Amino acid sequence: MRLPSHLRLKHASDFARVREKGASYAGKYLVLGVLKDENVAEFGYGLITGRKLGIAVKRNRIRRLLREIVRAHRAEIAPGWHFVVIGRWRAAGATLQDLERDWLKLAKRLGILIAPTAQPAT
RNA sequence: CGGUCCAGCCGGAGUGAUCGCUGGCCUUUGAACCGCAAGGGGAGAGGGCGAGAGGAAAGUCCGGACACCACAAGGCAGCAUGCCAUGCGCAAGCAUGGGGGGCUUGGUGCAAGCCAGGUUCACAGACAGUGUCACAGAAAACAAACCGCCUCCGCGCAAGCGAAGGCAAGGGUGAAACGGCGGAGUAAGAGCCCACCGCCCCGACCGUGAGGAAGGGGGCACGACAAACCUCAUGCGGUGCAAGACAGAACAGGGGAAAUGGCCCGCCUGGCCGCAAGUCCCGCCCGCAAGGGUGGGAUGGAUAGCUCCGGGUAAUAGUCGCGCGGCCGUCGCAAGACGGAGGCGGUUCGGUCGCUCCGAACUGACAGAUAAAUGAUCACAGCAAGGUGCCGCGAGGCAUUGAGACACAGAAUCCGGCUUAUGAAGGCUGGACCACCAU
RNA sequence: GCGGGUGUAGCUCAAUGGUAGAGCGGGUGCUUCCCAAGCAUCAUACGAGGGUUCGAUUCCCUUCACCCGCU
Repeated sequence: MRLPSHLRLKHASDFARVREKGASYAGKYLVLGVLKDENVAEFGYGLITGRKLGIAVKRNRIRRLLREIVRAHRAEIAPGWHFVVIGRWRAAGATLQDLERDWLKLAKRLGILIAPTAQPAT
């Protein structure tokens, strides 16, 4: 499963629109903000890793892990959504599994997955 | 001889497979759009090949390249640097060696001190000037005398008190007290005198130089701080890739200010040497007073500013504010550096420097993102805290096991330095220690 | 990326190189039948490390943290 760069949100206006008009929910490590937008064919994602997460190396690592999570679940994400993933300060010491579990919980709760509440997992 | 540990410096983090990310080249396909058509066009997608973070990429503490702005020249102000030699460098700075000072260890000496080793130093100048040196203490920078010491006189039986004079040895304070130890000398003392040492001045001679120094003179007067102001020498125009260039989009191609004037030139080298503040002096008024008001004079007049005036600039323009809109794309941006030869320009006519052209060879290098590319998973290996066993007199070592953990840290115009961070293995230097042997 | 600034008590701020203060807050005691107010008293700090100096919050260097501005 690939993850081309044209799916990324790149303009401050996109982030501002999700922030002001969309819904959001906070987990332990992440905050997920979403906005329905029927004009996009697939979806658009943005990542925010602020200074609270630490030095540049740590911020880069968190961003790469988050991108890997989005890539792994690309097929499950319903089309027509803009969403922004924001790392909270606790994410600085988290593993990929921690972040993935947190992200799935938030994504189900906000309903951007294809089969939101069908399978109760294991 | 055998073996450990510590510190500093260098070093710069294993291999493979699968999936994924960002550029480059090749290739296949090919949307919008133009065209009657042929065709043009190339967004996007697939495949292949190859490349893809550092020694500090970090902090932004210095310097340079480069870009724009300003600019006659010089001075002032401001900032930076500061022992010497050599080498490298455009510079900042770095390396090696040397000189001098501080601290410390050892030797020597009664001591003061001297010598040697180690270590460290932002190490120009305190005989240009100004300033500071709290507390304590008699006295803190030029001399002086608190407790004291001594002589003589007076009073007193005496202890002692008072007056005159001499002295600076001892005590005490302090970070620092105007040479040190010993002797001679004296009423007591004193470089007053003497030996040794220190200090100051001159200094043959030695050294490229910083500087060293035989010897002579002085009886000693000369404190510290310049990372206080400052003085001397040398250097420096300002802003920074968010520099800057191009192409677009959007909004309101909007409004305000301007000749007794607007804006710019850090200040001066133009003028009246024009004002204000501040300081000092004098008069008057108010007030119990502290003080306040006012007039005149002197200083000050720059380190804030104002004014006259000088220079520059100006109407579909320019300048300075306000408001509004945008904040996207391309370039800058990564293939450039050095050396040699020829030509031209300039020159202090030697070299160097600038520009252009031609030719040849060698070396090194070859990330270029922009909400910002290096990641994920699996397997194997390595180091190692800990556990167990064994070996060794001992410091300790070896074997095995080993869940988890795997240094500091991420390019953002580029380069050079500085500083800071840093658990791999490995290497270099220095120090300490253990065991044995010999003395 | 570039440029600038600030760190003093729990909070807000002072302080010529010479013992670190003020206000609010906190603790204890007194006062009151109790509380408030008041009075007395106590504790608490120069971001960190070096250097210069007899002596550093102050001067110099390095470092850490925080804040602001610039398309």
